[in-house]
Amino acid sequence: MEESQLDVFSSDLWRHSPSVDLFLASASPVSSAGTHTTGTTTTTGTTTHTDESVDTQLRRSDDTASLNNALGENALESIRRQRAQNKLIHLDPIPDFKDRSEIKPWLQKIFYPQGIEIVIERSDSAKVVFKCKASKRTKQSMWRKGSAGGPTSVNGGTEEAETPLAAQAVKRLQQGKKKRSVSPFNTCPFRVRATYSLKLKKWNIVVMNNGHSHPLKFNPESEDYKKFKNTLRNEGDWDAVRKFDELEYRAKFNLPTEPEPIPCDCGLTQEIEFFNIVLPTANSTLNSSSETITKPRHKSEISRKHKAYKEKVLNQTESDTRFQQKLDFDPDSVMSTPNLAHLQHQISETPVTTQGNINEQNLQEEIDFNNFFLKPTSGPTPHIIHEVKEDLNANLPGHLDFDQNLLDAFTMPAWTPPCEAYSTETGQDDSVRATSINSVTHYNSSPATNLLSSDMGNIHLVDRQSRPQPIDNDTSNTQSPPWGSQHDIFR
Amino acid sequence: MEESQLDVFSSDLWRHSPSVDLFLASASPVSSAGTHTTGTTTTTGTTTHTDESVDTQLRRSDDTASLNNALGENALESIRRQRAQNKLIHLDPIPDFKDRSEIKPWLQKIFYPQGIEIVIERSDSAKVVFKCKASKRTKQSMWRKGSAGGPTSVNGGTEEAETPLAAQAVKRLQQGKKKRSVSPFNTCPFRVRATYSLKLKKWNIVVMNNGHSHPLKFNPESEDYKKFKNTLRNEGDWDAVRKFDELEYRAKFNLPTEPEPIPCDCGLTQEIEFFNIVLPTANSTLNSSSETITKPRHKSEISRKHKAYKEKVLNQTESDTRFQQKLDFDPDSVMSTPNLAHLQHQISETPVTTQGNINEQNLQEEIDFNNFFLKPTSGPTPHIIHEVKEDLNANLPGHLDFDQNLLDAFTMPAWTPPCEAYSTETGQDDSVRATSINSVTHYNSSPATNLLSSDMGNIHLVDRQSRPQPIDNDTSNTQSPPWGSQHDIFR
DNA sequence: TAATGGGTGCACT
DNA sequence: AAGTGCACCCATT
Ligand SMILES: [Zn+2]
Ligand SMILES: [Zn+2]
Repeated sequence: MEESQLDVFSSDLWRHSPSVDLFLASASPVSSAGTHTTGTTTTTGTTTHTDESVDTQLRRSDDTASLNNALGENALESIRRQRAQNKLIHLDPIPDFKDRSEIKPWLQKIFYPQGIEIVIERSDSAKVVFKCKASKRTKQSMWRKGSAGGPTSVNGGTEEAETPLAAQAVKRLQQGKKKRSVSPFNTCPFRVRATYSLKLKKWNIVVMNNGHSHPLKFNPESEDYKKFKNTLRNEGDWDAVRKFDELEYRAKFNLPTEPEPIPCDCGLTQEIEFFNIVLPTANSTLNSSSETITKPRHKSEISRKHKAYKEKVLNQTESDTRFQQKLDFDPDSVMSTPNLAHLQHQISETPVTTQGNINEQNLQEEIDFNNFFLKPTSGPTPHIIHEVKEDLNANLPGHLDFDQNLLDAFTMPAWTPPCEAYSTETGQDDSVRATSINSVTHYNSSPATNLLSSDMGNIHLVDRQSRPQPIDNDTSNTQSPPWGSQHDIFR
Repeated sequence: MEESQLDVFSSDLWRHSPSVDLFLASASPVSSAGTHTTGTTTTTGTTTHTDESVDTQLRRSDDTASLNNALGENALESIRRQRAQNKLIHLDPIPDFKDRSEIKPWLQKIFYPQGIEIVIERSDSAKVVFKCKASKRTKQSMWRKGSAGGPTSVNGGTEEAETPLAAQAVKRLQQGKKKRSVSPFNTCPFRVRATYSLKLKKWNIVVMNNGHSHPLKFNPESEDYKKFKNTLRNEGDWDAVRKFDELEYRAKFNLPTEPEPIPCDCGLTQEIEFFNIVLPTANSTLNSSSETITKPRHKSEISRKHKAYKEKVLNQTESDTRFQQKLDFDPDSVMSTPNLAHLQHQISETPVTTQGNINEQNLQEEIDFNNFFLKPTSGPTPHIIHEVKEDLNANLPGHLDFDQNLLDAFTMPAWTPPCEAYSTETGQDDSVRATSINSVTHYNSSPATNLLSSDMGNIHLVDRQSRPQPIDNDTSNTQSPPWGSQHDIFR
């Protein structure tokens, strides 16, 4: 409702605002925002926060909430430290989710401040896959020039989510040939994958393709965000509520809200499985796909089946009715730490870099490109690192107050202009510059070029290798050219 | 459960059975089937059927059920009379659906006997769009040669749903470029669109693209079918139950079950909106898309929003608990006609060929190709016909017994070999022969060729016309070639 | 609940 | 032929 309103509004003025990133936020007043001043939360150490503005409220930050916030901080740090988009970021100390419905809110705490609105792409009892919410492009965005400016979109974007040119090409390719329709603005490779390990009876969360094909933008007007915030309130997670209040405030006044971008991490990326293939060039068919992480090659054994989720939990983010319940359940206690000890234990008993499906991590590889560049294209000997929190964490103060740190994460960006050396190497169109932590991804650095080259190549290349048997289909000689090579990256 | 079992079973034996169409059915015994003999239902006119085998059962064919069956018969007749796949078939006298959940079961009664398993593609308070259920391809189907033979699929197919070659090409194209993933076996253009007219306070149903990219097969083992049949029982629609019992019986014993195919209806098809464009040839980029009906240009006004569906009706096809309720509600009466009069009135007050969103129909055009061929490519003067029941219907006996007619529709197929003249004209691969009522669709007659030509063309063509503004995208010179033309058929 | 990837029905937006 | 959020599936290893 106000969303569409906002769409129109912002899309009209978008072009005229130099600081477009925060325009939407400033155009729409936020309830509690403005009552806080930046950095008012003074809680540190073990002191419970006695923020004056919160006193009158019914406060109850669960121990769980506190811990979750702490874990969120760690997760955020892990993500920030990541260099290449196609590395896997294993979020290790994570809350002991009792139900899969608890995962999304936790992730939202992490990703909303980064300007990323996540939605569930797929879920079942053993897995939840998150992706960026599809942007709602406006009519204007459809007709925009290739670069600069931007329409209004829900998620990442207050700018076109993709270069319309490239987007259109994608769209066309898709439409020309049947498919479950997807808007061209919905091609972001970013994924967060939560999987439940039966063995460990524990959830694992991995961030994949930590790069975006669209600008990131924190949009407090989003319906999902409002739901999320309500959820926080219903859970009595006042730390988080306050933090997001401040975030809204900052967004409203155009203050920087995003985590500090890492200087220049662009460069050639390559998956370990494809090192035996010629490194992609701009016109290589491997180009667009080699940038994103794909399915691991080997897996362990399997079987299946859980039970109906339907009868289990009601959508947590929608039940405003639970507000009362929650409050009644644990009214005042601000800092009690009953479960905390238990959760703490669980966390500490999992080694820092190894845990859970570390195997998957190794298979997918995380490549340190600083090393990689030293030995350029020299065979399959990439330096493999584990991104999973090396120095951070360590500090797990008994309870809350991690929100301060978490907030700091996106509070003071020491912005460094992104290096474009490599992006121009593979692509000549930098109109879409990912404003994510890792600046430009090659996947998007040259969307149109990549699209065209790889798409046309796919017609032949992929067909060939995915169907090894000779194509003796009567007269339909849809030849797969002799230069076919392998890249079964997708799917 | 038994589905997967069946998959394996039938896919193994598929090739060895000459009468593959019915193999699945004969491999799986059906409960009540076999007790009926073909054509036992002797009810005609106003006589209520006193079929001996039904006497012991709890019989209650609602007046509603009876009427619905009658309407189903009419609908079937309309569909059978349709000649071209890309014509719109307006199903006119249809039940006065009180809820959109009533539509699917009614359509299932019509389409299951044709070997078509429908699923909802999209729905809201004002519209329900049905499509063919995606076939479940087996591993074998993935690696099959281009023609003949077939894996096991849920829906239409006990044969490959599409030429794997073409399917793979589609898949690849899609995968190369992100999209909501769709298996290559899920490309059937067949659609049934139900829309609710606020003005008339009535649902309208239109069959679009009445042709299939896969063989049609009635599969009584399908889970959906079982649900459907349970729904029939729950509603006390014993006429339908009996009819489908017989259908299962016929399928089981390899008796013909499909409606008589229409001799040879293949040929060039074209939408009225594109007559000012050169008719597509095999290598035309317009080719693949011009075959299917697309979104109507103008709609009659439809405002929207009923109310939340969620709280409204529970999935009708799943609620076995309603069995009791229903029976208690209207236990024995076989032929009472309380609502019938009302419904009858409603129907008769709507002219035969015009009704509801006839506008949409006219815009989309229904082309009589017999006429069309007489004046070959001569401009935009196609003969427009209204397929909607011309002679049939007329008879709306106060109640039931239409099941006999409905059954007859698929009982005695006078099969005529499909003409391939035109299909070979545009495509050299006839490995995919739609066994639908209308034989081959051009869309699928030469899948691979179409795919390649149109797709590669799309890269340029579509981009150009969908974004009229000059492409001044900085360095990304993803040129759209000068031969770009228009076909914004999709979207 | 093996682990882990993907397809798809279908209502919400 | 709305696009898509989400869960119920199934597939492969
Ligand atoms: Zn993204
Ligand atoms: Zn079909």
